[in-house]
Amino acid sequence: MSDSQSRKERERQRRTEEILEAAEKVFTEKGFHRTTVEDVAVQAEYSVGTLYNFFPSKELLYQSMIEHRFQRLSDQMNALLAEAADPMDFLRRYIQGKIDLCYQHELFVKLYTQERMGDRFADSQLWKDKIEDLYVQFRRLLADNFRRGAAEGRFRRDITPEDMVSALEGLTDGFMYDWLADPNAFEYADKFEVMFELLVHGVGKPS
Amino acid sequence: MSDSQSRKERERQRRTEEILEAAEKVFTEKGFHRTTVEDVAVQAEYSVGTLYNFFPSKELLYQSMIEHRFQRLSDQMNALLAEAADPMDFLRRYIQGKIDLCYQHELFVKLYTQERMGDRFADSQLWKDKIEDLYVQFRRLLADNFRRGAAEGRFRRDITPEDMVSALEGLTDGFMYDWLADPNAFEYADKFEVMFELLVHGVGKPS
Amino acid sequence: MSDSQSRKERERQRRTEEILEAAEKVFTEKGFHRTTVEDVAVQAEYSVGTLYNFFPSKELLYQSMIEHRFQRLSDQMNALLAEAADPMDFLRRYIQGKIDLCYQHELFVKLYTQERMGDRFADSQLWKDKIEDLYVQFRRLLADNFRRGAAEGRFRRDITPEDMVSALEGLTDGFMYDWLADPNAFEYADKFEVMFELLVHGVGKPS
Amino acid sequence: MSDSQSRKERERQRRTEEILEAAEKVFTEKGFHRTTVEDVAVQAEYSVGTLYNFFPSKELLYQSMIEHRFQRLSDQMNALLAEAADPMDFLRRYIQGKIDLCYQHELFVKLYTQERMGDRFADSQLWKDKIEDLYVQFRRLLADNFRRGAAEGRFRRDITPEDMVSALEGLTDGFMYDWLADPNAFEYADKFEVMFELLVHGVGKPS
DNA sequence: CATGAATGAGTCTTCATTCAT
DNA sequence: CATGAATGAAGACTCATTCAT
Repeated sequence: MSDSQSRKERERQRRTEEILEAAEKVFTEKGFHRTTVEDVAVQAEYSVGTLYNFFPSKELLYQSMIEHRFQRLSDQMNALLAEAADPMDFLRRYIQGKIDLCYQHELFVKLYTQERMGDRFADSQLWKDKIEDLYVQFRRLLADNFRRGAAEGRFRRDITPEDMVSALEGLTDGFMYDWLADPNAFEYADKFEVMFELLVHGVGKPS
Repeated sequence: MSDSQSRKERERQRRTEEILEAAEKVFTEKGFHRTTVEDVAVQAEYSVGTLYNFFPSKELLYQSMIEHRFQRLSDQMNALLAEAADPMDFLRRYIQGKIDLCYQHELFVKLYTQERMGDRFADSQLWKDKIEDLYVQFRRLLADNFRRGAAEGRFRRDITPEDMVSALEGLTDGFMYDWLADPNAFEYADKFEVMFELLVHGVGKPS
Repeated sequence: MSDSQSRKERERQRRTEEILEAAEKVFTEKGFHRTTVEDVAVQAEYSVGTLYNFFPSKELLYQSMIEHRFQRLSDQMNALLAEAADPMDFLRRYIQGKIDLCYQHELFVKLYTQERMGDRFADSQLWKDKIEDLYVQFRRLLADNFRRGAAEGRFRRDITPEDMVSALEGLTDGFMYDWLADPNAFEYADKFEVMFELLVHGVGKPS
Repeated sequence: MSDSQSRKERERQRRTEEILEAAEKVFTEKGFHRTTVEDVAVQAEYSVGTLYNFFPSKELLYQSMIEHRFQRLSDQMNALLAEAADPMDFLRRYIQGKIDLCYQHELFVKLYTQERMGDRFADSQLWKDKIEDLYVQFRRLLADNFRRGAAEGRFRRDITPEDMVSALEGLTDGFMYDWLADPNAFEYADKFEVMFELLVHGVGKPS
């Protein structure tokens, strides 16, 4: 009985994820509004009705998809960072991790960026908060690393760790956007050293 | 006759701009899809039909609006930078200019950021190119400044000017996004020194 | 200016009524749920979109249609009763008026009866109240007639005028329903004398 | 074997009635269209599929439910009337029975009234006939009573028994509708004497 | 027979665009 | 050119019915 129950649950879980995968594919390719529920259904190889058995609305499907992928990427990154030897290594791992993630989930990253800016669902502050929380939590991790590094004398003390996080995120995002805007212009992966260098030492000529 | 013609032209130009202003207001507030053509018409105090006498479609109206504002901001920034005394002053002016611009056109900046990421009009590569061109042209200006500064011994020579532009843009955008995401969290204007410092010297402890 | 305004208004009024007529035709024939908005549109020879320019939803169109017809029938009946010479004449006019009305608006009468019973729009108590008010107001008129008649010694005094109204309405409705259920079984119009007799003297053998 | 067969049959009968009870509850509360098959299933504590093992469609389930309850009420009333001592007593019993029935099955009575008016299932004339037959058969019983009463000198002879039935039904229905429309306005049960009086002697002042 | 997930046809509603005045 | 009513294609969502387990 418990076995059969658990099998059903697992089955449902599997289908939920199939739908989320399909949703990610079409939503990231065409955006929320240009994607119809039927597009998702076709991609998922389920009927429209079935989608509605899993998600009560197009909007919630979309949000769930973003949450789902975000959570996974977050977990992946956390696992990577957990093994960092020291603050500098942490930084290298993060930058490299972001590069990898960007290659693997290019379209999702674009979508997420838009979503973070937009007020697509102005009435759904709850959801924005949820997503924002995940991100804030993540930045806290980065800030802690800068704080530790500063204590160890590796980073400056006249700049707050939070500002350093903004710099780190901004800088890596800047290169990322350039790459996303035209992936053929250059290889994002080749920018690893440049990003690290600029973040740590800046553009100024060392005196 | 030529006078009357010109007066007509000027009149038409005036109306075009009125409509573009109205479009900017509603599009930036509600986004492209949640804004109806009638919303724009009401805001512009013209009828729907009249809007179509000036712009052949909602999409082109939207695009024109973005171009229009982008061009103005670009002009404004160019004027500001033209008076720069030297590469470092140029950098300061740019960062401060971006801050000011962000305060004056918060919503537009958000919209533009989304638009740059999104492929809202995947079929309209022409438009994307046009906008991208304006931006590329702008980045060339920034790159030239870094090149000049490097020649003058103010900036590093082991990093390409183009990469420095990415760093500059990314770093300032990073703080900007943080502020746009929650304008009450801090004052963007207060970050001037931090951004400048981080860009020039990085997060690393000077040895 | 005032003329043109008024012409537009009249034009709009005319169209509104056209749509209401069309709505009455299809709604009374097929019922609310089996009628699609397109059915109404086709009948009205307007497009679906145009219907929505006049009425914000199928539900409100339906309700407006009922109100509209009800109001007209009410006016008609009031005009008829206004000329009554005395309470007995009033009674005769009312019964005859109801017969006529039933012949002219058979389907509407059926629909109204259903609607009075049903809670089709449970959330729209407002509307039910509005319709009920019109009817209550009408019953008051009937009650007043019985009161007057009782004072003049034509009607019993041991029964309240309100109960007499219930009897009048019930009795005429009873025959009406029988006729509506199967209009071929007999002629409703032929029942005038019987209804009047039964109402005034009852089924009991006069002693 | 015949026993086991019969047990199975009885079991099936029991379930059928359980489902009909559940159907009555939800259909009378929400109406045919606003009730989903799942609503009935939940109420009946069976699955949707099982419902379809007993009734081939929602429509037939609905019709069966009405027939089922109608038959029971009919039986109940017949039992009551069978014991009538004379035509006048019969009349009293009938009116009182209708009052009681109305209190016990208020919602069903409302539904039945609507159904009798509406052509919900215009294509299912068969069903309408079936229901109508039950009712017609019932009216015949009432007519017979009036006929007998007239022969005994209790009722008028210048009015057909059938018309008296219409009067009886209409009059009692009239008060019933008023009560159903707003059960708090008065007590239907209190109207027994008034209804009887009006039916027998009418509203006119006895001369 | 019992189950309930899957199906997809059917509806209401929106809104960009047109065009007669 | 200005107007705004008319249009109808398109899309989100529902729910009666089926069928594999």
